[in-house]
Amino acid sequence: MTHFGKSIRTRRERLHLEDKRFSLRQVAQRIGIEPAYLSKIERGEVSPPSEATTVRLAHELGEDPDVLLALAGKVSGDLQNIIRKRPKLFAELIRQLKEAPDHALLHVVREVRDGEW
Amino acid sequence: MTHFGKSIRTRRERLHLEDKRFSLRQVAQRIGIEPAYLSKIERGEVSPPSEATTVRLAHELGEDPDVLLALAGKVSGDLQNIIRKRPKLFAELIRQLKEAPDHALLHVVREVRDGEW
DNA sequence: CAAAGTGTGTACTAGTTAATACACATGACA
DNA sequence: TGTCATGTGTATTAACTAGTACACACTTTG
Repeated sequence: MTHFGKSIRTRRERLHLEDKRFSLRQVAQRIGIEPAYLSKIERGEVSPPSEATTVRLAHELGEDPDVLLALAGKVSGDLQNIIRKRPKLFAELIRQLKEAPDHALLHVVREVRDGEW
Repeated sequence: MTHFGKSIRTRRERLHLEDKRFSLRQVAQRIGIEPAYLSKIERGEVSPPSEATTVRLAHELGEDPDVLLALAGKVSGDLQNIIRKRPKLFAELIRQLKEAPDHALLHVVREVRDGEW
């Protein structure tokens, strides 16, 4: 679908230039999947892997898990759990923030972090 | 898992008292699934149905789709799409709001609705 | 009483997810 | 030169998702 595979291949190859431990095979072994599978993932021959595997891959490559999950077309399960506990409030909030510019989101984030309610 | 089935059975039976069009069979037909399947859903014999079916059921029973999806252990795809477009910002915001009390969430919702940033 | 409507038990299934296992050709390297 | 590591092609799979199809027994209802 998107360029999930391309993105991690690029990232891995960059790391590989400076550190031979970032060969496809070695990365695959460290995150616990078959090399052939990682190869297919990177070339987009198969759909992105499960959430758990994507997160391990993100850590391995020093990427933000939420960003990589987004590229994989997913939303992290723990965020979903938070939403599921108060679906009306979160649904309304998120839909309202759909069109808001980034700086507005940041503003809200900061307000919540600093604010006392 | 949760009481998804119980919840919709209760809801449907209440509606059925006043309107015979809310028999299991007729509801199943209107939302486009087999009666036997709805029966199993209501008794929790199978896991909750797909998002699309859950949403049709919510509309049929006059329930909030987001709430029913939450009971089904899911988060609506359109909310996920919004999050996926700006994963870092939304992930941080949602995790920060995890522990916030309801009135704080409402406060933010209102601020975003009324405010100009 | 017959016809229609009700809920449910049993059996089955096409499609998807998330992978594994093995073989192979190529390149590095000591 | 041999051996080791590398990336990839092909074949296969167990578990899960999201249902359908049909038969059955019971209850209204006309």
